[in-house]
Amino acid sequence: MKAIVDCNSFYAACERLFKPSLHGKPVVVLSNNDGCIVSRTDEAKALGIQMAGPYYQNKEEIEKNKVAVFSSNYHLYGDISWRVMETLRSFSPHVEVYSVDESFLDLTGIDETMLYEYAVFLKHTTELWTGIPVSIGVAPTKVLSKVANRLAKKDKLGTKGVIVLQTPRQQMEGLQKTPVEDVWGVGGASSKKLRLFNINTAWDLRNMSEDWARKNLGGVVGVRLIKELRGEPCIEMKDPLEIKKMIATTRMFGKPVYELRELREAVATYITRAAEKLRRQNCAAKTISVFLVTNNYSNSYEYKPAGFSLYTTLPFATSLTNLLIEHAMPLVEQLYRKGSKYLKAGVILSSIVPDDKVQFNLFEKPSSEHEKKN
DNA sequence: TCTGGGGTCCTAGGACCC
DNA sequence: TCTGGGGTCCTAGGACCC
Repeated sequence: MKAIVDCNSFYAACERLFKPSLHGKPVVVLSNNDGCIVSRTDEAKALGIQMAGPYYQNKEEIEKNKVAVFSSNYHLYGDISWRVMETLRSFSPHVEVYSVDESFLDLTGIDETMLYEYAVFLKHTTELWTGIPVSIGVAPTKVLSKVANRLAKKDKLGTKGVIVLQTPRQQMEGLQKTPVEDVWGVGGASSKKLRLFNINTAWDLRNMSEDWARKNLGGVVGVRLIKELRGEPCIEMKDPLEIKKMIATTRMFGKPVYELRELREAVATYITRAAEKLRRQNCAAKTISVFLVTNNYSNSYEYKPAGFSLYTTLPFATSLTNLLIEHAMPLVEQLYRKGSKYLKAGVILSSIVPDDKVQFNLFEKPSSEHEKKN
């Protein structure tokens, strides 16, 4: 059996940790440059404040209801996330950190008649040790545990924040209560298609054949999804030692940028951050891509961003900031068009290998560059 | 009218996730 | 005036090989 432990309104909960007076009050956290809302407490949700909604569209509602507003502080969230994950590791030798606020736990070996009690104990301990409220879903597969977790979150009072989908009957009832678009792995494109087939709930989807899924739901991905919904594990726990295959640092600018000099500075800063992340996992990268996003419309409702990117392959993988910047700068210069209005830039390091596997190339070849326009 | 038959590796792009 | 910032996996198709 597997559990997923998910922190409730994580960023907002982190902010609330240090402001006990905000308990029971609506809180939202804003993205970089305070552009949009990335976390809301239940009280803020109840006011109709939308997730990922632009801040300015919700501003009136926020001010009227005296919602506490925070700019995001990713260092703080990373720190608290680490504490939560360490707590979970004291419960299971196999914890897969799935995102900053979620982890899967392998519950193999736990008494199967005591799973609910175990999960409740896990929840209470985590909340006691870290101050962050969590919801827990337990089931034989990852997809089913996500279904359970969602139901636990939706009805925190009724479920006490824990749901176990163990018996066929529990699984059927859970799936029947879950709209198909809320299944982990079903996104916008698939849910539209599924609705056309009159597949409306997770239960409907579970009852489709594997052949049907292979044809209509992205091949092996669809087959895996259906099997997982039936309780047959196909998405295994990941090795916690796995390294990242791609490291990105990207930002919206606070205000539009027009000058090459500013773009160069921004990209150099992003490379510096990305190289730090790279060295933290003791790796080096061989490919650097740089992208710029423009919006050349002068009035605001013509928001039609266009992305331009270039990449270069280094003669050998490196994690040296200077070297990476040196290779990235020509890309910025080639992408730059005088007079364009830039909204965002980013860098992506890929072809990542562990430091000890770096292949040195004695005869340095000229790097190749390719341009792509979206 | 026809134009081999496999393989492997790489990349771009789509779909999805939080 | 104005809309995060990260990631993963899979597939199709092209290049190249024998």
